[in-house]
Amino acid sequence: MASERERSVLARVRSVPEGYVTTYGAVSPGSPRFAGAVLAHTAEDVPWQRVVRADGSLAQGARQRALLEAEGVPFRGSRVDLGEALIPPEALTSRPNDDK
DNA sequence: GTGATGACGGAAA
DNA sequence: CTTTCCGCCATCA
Repeated sequence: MASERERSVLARVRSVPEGYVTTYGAVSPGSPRFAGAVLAHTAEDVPWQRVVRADGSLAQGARQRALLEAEGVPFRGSRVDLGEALIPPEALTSRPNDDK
């Protein structure tokens, strides 16, 4: 029984198409740490590997990197090229705060 | 009820 | 460019 906030995070992560990534701040506005906490205990139908940090660095290191490269995510050194792979919150099914 | 922790973010040095 | 520190909000002990 996921909380409303938890569902919101998972919903956005699933809305990220293959070959693209999103940031923790984008899936959990105001509480980026919560996003990680959710993914940490939720690894079923959620492509957690497509969720990276705001600067493009990976949270799970080599493991996550392998999955992203396999999906065709462009890398810039040891970080993801957000300029090409980052999805704007507007492209997600639900936006962090579309009220404003 | 209080206190500590975290798959983070952003600013400062 | 890298490293360090503080702050954020939700969850856990």
